[in-house]
Amino acid sequence: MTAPSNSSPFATSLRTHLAGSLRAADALTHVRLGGWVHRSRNLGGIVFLDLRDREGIVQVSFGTDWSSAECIALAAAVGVESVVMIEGTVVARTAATRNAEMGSGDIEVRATVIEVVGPAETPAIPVARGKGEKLPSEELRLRHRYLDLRRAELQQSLMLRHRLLQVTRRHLSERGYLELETPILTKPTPEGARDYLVPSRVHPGEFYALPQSPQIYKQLFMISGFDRYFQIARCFRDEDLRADRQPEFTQIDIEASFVQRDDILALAEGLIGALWREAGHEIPAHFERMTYEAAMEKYGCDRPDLRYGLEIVDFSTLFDGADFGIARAALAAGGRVRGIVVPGAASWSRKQVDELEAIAKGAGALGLLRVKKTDGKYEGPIAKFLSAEAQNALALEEGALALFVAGADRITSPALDRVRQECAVRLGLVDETVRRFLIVTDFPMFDRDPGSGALGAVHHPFTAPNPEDMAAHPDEPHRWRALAYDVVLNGLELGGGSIRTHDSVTQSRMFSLLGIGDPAEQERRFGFLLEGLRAGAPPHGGIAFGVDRIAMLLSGAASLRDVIAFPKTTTARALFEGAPTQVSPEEMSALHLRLEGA
RNA sequence: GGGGGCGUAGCUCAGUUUGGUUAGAGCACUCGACUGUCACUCGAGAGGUCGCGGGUUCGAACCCCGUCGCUCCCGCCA
Repeated sequence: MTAPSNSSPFATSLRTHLAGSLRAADALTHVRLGGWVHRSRNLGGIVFLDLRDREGIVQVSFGTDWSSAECIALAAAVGVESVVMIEGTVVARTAATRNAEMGSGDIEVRATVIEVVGPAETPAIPVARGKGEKLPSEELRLRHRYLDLRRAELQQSLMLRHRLLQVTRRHLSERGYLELETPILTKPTPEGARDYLVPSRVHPGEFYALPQSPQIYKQLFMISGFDRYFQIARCFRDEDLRADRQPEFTQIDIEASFVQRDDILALAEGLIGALWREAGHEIPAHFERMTYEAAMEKYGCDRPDLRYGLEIVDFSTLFDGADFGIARAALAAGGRVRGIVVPGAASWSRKQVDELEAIAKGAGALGLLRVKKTDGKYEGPIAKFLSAEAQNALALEEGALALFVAGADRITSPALDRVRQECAVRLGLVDETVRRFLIVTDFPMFDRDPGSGALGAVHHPFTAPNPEDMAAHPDEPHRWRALAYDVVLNGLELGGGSIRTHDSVTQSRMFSLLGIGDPAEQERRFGFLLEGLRAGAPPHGGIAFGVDRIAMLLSGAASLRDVIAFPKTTTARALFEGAPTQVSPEEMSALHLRLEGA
């Protein structure tokens, strides 16, 4: 028996190794271990405890040949999830008792000492699960988060998240980016999402806001000359939640000076490459690029999933002279008839295609027109409206189904996007092993509120418009493109950014176009940025990536909640801590707050 | 703000369609047996405001109304 070795970096004054890290090479080593009792098997004369820590599980055995009766009795009595410290010797297992499914399955620890240092009550939710056994409900997992977090899956996900953040820090630091912090108590911004507000005690009736992003601060860093900034930034938005949306989330926030779009995009490709590599995936050094306009035209969506085709085609000319009211009305109103051709879908039942129509209608379409080719003939409700010439132009393959939506692009695009995605799922075209990265560029600067006609910023008000567009159409800002870009993977937005406006005159004009024309109002809301821009601002731009979503993708987690240690529910509650919560009248009073109706 | 799903033992679920004796199963738990298991096995046992409130009924886990919680989606998320 050798003396306790201190070779493990996890050795402390209480233990020598992490239990889950022991391997055949450690045989004959005398070890002291601490961990949680994952499972126990009491065979009478011999007792096995599976001892778990963050590195995994090791089997600890208690037998009459090497353990005292007292020790065996203690081991037999300890409950699962209790914390024990054991001392013993690593022993190679015989061929017959080896467990190939465990990392430490070639060895076990023959224990001579056991101490129950943290006895556990019967856990409210099980940590060890049998094969095929379902997880407890989300509610219980969140309420007993400290137990849920003991599961290997969550520990692995959070450890991967740690590695991703370390890679980010190293990658960006090596390129001269400075990790600089920005305030959490900031100024409310009326644009964008609802702010989380924090009442001020010392200034009655005034409020801080939690940042929706450090946008303006990072621009001020550029104005100050730091040149390159990044931050693993927590952001807050008080909007209703989704499976992939939490009220507080983490961004890799980046800004750089004296750059143009492609400088930022090259950095983005490099960083994404480093992150995916850390998770064990080599990806292309450069990503495919597509303009917003092309993405909307071919996919009806600004973050298309390129893993499959089924691209959208403009079929308006097929219906040009056709005596077909729906198409005629759409074309007369300046719309188009667009559609997708789905190979092999002619065999889909009426009901199946009706389900697609329901999806299209749910996205705003009036209906979904259909024609298919079977036995060399065009069939379907609109076949009779297609002339022989039009049929030739459509040129369906045998067994194909064509689906059309008529109307303005703002109707047909989202409808066909949804239909396209559903068809891909049905045809099994969504290959989870394929990664298609894409950079979408040239977003429009503004969109119009359909009701009021007011302009809104597609990205944010600090994005620079394309100078060529401003010069070519000075009085038609709705035609301006923005120097904005998104990074997309398989139909999911990983991040986005833009080159910013760096002169105060243009910035002031942008505010005016967005309905903040009064100079005093501009100064009140954004004075600290405008002042900064007037003080000498370099050309600058940046990008931000969603850490939670990236960690979710790379860990294979099903929900954002599985890569966040202490997430909120879909009603923005923290079930474990119990936040939000009422506060005492005294605290309310100190903050100069009174509840409505109280 | 709107719509869908779920809520029965510590956990996962069956039972609700068509109201009817004492609400079941597996795992976990307690006790007992067992010296090579690894989801140990075997025997016995304990464990239930059927989310909550109200209503209909001779009778409600089951039907109706309301409400709470979790979840998914639409709106929303520059």
